[in-house]
Amino acid sequence: MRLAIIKRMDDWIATTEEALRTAGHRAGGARAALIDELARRDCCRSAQELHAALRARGRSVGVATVYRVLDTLVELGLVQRVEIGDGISRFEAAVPSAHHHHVVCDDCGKVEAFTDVSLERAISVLPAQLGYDIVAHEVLLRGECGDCRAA
Amino acid sequence: MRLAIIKRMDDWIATTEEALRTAGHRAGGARAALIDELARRDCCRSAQELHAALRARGRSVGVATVYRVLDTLVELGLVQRVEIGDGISRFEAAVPSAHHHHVVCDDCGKVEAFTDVSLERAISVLPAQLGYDIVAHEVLLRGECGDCRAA
DNA sequence: GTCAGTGCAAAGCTTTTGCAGCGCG
DNA sequence: CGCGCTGCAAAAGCTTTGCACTGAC
Repeated sequence: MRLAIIKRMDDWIATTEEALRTAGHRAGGARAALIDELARRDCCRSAQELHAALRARGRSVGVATVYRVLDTLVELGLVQRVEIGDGISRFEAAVPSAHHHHVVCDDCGKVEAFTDVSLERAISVLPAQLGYDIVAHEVLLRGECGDCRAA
Repeated sequence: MRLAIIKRMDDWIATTEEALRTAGHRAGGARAALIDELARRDCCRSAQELHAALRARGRSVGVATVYRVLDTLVELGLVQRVEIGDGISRFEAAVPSAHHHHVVCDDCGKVEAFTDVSLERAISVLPAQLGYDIVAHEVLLRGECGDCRAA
């Protein structure tokens, strides 16, 4: 399974760089480093966290560049922006086969991912009903996790 | 129908003030004004918008108070915080009978509300599966609205 | 009379913008 | 060799905090 994930993220990196090229963007070291960083993360991270992670890895990138690159990737649908309600935007690679949603614990702040087929099915019929051309959707649950409830 | 809405919001105001009293909070003019303002709005508004609306109505309230009151109401589950992806928190009265979700147009920024029974049903089974005690949930769709698509 | 509620101003954070210089194509 | 990508620093919001004062109970 670990191999499958690695393969999946390599594909995402390739797809992403291809899409950027097609959209008329030039290659750049800072952007490549950020894309690589995004591919290493399993779940959403804030711009500041990504910036710090790159710095820790010895590949310092300007904060402005982190925001600019994330903006571009979100616009192209290659990265998903996630807001869990604390006023900070988080970002994660938009890998169709790894599509998921998030549940936040109000007590400890933990964020976990989950998937549900019925939920996706219910969402899939909404665009037609609303008359919108939906390109992304996000479901957020908040409550108390099992650990906090036990404590 | 208009009457039903007014009745519903009056109920929400009463429920809210009662809940605050029970939670040990004292009454206050600024808070009452903000609660009234929230009851007048049909959909989510930012703290700044609420602050400006109160000012426009001649009932000036400090910005800090707006944020503090909203925080309290969200914690008590009387107000729902909504994040549509622009980094600004929006707030709306949490009226169970008016429960809904939001769809945002990436082009014109328009925000619309919608409800869907199948969606709610799919969400209702998630808490048991996740082991969380879910107290709130939020669904956000983004895409292009009919008007923008036609243009 | 006590202490929560409130307003103002200052501070804190995340995010954006301006600008000069490097480097891809 | 032009123009986009980057970094740094400054600016721009949104939101929070500190503090003194008012007003509810």
